Amino acid sequence: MSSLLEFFNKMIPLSATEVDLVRSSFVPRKFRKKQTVLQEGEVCTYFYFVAEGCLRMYKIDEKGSTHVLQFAAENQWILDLGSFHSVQPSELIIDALENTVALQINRDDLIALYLRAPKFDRIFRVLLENSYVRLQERLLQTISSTAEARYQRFLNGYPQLVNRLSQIQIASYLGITPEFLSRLRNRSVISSKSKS
Amino acid sequence: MSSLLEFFNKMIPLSATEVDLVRSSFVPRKFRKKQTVLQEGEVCTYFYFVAEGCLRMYKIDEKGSTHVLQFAAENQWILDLGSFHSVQPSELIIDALENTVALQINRDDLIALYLRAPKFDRIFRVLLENSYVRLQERLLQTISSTAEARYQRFLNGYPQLVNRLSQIQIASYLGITPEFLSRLRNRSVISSKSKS
DNA sequence: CGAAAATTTGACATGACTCAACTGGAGTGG
DNA sequence: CCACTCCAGTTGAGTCATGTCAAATTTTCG
Repeated sequence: MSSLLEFFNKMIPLSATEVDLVRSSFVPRKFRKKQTVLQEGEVCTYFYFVAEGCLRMYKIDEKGSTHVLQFAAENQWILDLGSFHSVQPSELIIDALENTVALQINRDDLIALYLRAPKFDRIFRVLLENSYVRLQERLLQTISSTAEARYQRFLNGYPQLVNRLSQIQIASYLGITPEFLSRLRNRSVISSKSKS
Repeated sequence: MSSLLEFFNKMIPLSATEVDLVRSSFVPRKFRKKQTVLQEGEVCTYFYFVAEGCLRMYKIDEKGSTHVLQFAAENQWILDLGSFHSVQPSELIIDALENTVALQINRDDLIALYLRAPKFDRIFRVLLENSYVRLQERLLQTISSTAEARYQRFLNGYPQLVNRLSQIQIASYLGITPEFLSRLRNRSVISSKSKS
């Protein structure tokens, strides 16, 4: 719970009452590696803050390929926002890549939180602004750069995550096949060898 | 100004005071077709609501190709959110595809608006939530579908816009070349002819 | 009308995918 | 501790989707 309070406090300092509200609204929950957090077709009922471990959110298309929209490691948020707000079945899946501890809040409690402490309207607005900016950058990258550039950027942007993810995960985040990612890696190894 | 008030009222009804605040905070501004709204390297100082016409936001890459992140026609918002909030130079360009009337608010006035009427924290949070969901859907499409599927989806999703945009604009929104879009269109015409 | 821009078309190049085979751990059960 | 399986990763050959460049054609608009 402390990492969540720290997260909020870094954005906008909370009063004692607000700290208590957070403590009573969020519930810790454990997921084992490979466990499903949100199933396809289910409404996304919770907003999750990852305290430990790593979750991913992805879609499986008609052909059976998976496409990762987001990884969430420590101190990151994850949910299907569309499903959560519209209370409609999700097309996405969330599951655990590692044993994970998340803090969850459901929709009603979040709405109650907004009513009791409007500061959270602002906190979640700012949170969303930051996520929006990152998502927009990723989209721009995706439509404007080659797979190799996107991979390099991923390495630089998330160096800690890289060691924790298999190449299959990274490939499906970048929107390429694992085979092709393998070739990309080979290329860069060769080119950096030839430089030295 | 009325379309903006209508937009807010549809989300959350405003009090008379709040209506006055909106009237005094937003300033109408006209842009001629092709006029630049935000130049590369400039800080994005304003949040724009398009009342009439159409704006686009895009990036020009090293090779000189343009990549459209967003079109904004009537009743849509547009700005470089990252630049606006961090008060850093933008890498993006906003310009007018048609003669346009926008209502703009600058950062200080927006912050003042949030302070005077916290309802706007919520309004902009909800606005952002909707934009986030659409952006995420677009990213998913982009990493998971073929150019043809993305084009068909664009046609269905924005039927009114399609007639107002050149294929060059649509292609750079979809992340493909105009030449390839032309071939895609040809293909579908032929296949729909053969069906009839 | 005439110039500039948008669109189309052709020939060719390349990035990325597919499928199948192979390699090398990392568990797992005996 | 071994034998076995299973999955991630690699590699090769062939294919498909999309890009590039240049030229021809059509449309737009001053």
